[in-house]
Amino acid sequence: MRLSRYFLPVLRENPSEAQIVSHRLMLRAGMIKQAAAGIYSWLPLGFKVLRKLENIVHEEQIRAGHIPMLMPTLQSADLWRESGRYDAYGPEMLRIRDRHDRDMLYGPTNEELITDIFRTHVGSYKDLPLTLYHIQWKFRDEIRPRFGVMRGREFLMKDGYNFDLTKEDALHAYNRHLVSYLRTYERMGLQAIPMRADSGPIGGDDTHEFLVLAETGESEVFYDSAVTDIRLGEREIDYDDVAQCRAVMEEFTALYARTDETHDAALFAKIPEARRRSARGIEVGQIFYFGTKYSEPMGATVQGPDGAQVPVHMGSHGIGVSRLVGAIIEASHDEKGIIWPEGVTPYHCGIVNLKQGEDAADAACERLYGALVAAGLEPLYDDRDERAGGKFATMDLIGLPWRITVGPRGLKNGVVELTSRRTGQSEELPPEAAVARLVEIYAGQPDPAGV
RNA sequence: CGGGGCGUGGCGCAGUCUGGUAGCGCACCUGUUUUGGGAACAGGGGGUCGGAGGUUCGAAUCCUCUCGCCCCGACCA
Repeated sequence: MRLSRYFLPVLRENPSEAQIVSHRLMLRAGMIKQAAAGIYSWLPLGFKVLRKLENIVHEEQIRAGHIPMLMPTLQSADLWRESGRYDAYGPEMLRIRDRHDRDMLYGPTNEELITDIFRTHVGSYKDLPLTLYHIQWKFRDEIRPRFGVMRGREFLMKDGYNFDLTKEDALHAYNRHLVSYLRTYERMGLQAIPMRADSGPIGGDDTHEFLVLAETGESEVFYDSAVTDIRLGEREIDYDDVAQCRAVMEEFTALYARTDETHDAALFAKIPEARRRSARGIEVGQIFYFGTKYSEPMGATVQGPDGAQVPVHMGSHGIGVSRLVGAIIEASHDEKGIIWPEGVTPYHCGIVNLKQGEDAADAACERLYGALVAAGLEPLYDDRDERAGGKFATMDLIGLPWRITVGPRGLKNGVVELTSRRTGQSEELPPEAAVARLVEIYAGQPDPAGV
């Protein structure tokens, strides 16, 4: 993309409404514009990151054997009356009436809808196990939205639902989700720690929240510092391997890590003092096993091998996709702006032409641009007739992890400059070598393909 | 919802107390000179002051109502 043809309305000054860094930077980098309290338009740069996260989630869910679909944002109140949650959910649920005076709602979650789909079409144990998920906009009418997309009213969320014949099968689904979530967050350059959590309005027995440590997090968390040393890394996962998934789950949840809701001071005190940590965290996902809580009242049963109708065991799992954009920025920025992890960056690198309009510099940039595109990378070329300082400041603000600087001085020696946004380290090298380096860097960060 | 605050050009703000018909910085447009970390000078475009009603010869400024947004709290992915 050439910046002169793009739409990137960056702000030089901080909008007064933004209090926390991710909100400020998203506004300044031209990623979002507020449409109403807690509701945002996603401008091109923000949309690109959002789509990338969405696609990573899709890839990892499909890898785990889960099946993508799409349910509507608006739902009928009838299903919610059936599950008993129409009254239980409270004013957070946005209720709407249509022209025929029917009670509707903008879905805050989808257990009812999915259960209805399931009971209509699934009747046999032979159809199990089944895990369906979708990525869709949700609405929760927060009393007080704040922190930009981190705590908006409208938010994009992946939510999935597993249906299993037995509790053991459902617990494997739980573990499978835990592992797939770990992979998902690691690909996004985040460390999200699974913590024993409270089940809240969803209800259920087993539940873990995934928290990204950040000073601006809304939850207080307590953990054994050793948990932050555990990584999934490159290990091979077989999602059908019950023992392996359980082993990974146990590895990641054995050490003490809890939010304030479930914090147990006595247990916490047993951790060696040097490893006891309390901090703040941003919740970016949660998984539940809730047994037959919905299947029973809503009649989601299958016929077992013995001919008996049995309610299915279910779980649900969510990832706050739009919130993750903010969470990543909270975890990765400096005073100049955002620093995107390679796995989620909207463009792989920036090209800064220091002498726009000069034939040699223009031609070198065009060649470089072409070579990067040919190599399968997406560069953002700042071809505006701006001064160097302005171009650098924009690049720093929007946070592309790599920048290639092209100027007459370097070109005289046949080199360009490759700079890491994270470290600030620069290296002078021939253009072809810079392209080769970037190809190498991104070889370990394949672009997500989407559904 | 309780408490506090704010709505003046795209962004940040002054002007409101003490009514006289809108101003500054950034951004934007034109020109000249500049050009390796947010240039300088000159010229220029854009707002009727969140909305409605009222008081007044006259309202961004005063009064009433209303809408929106932000902060603290309870609530929450």
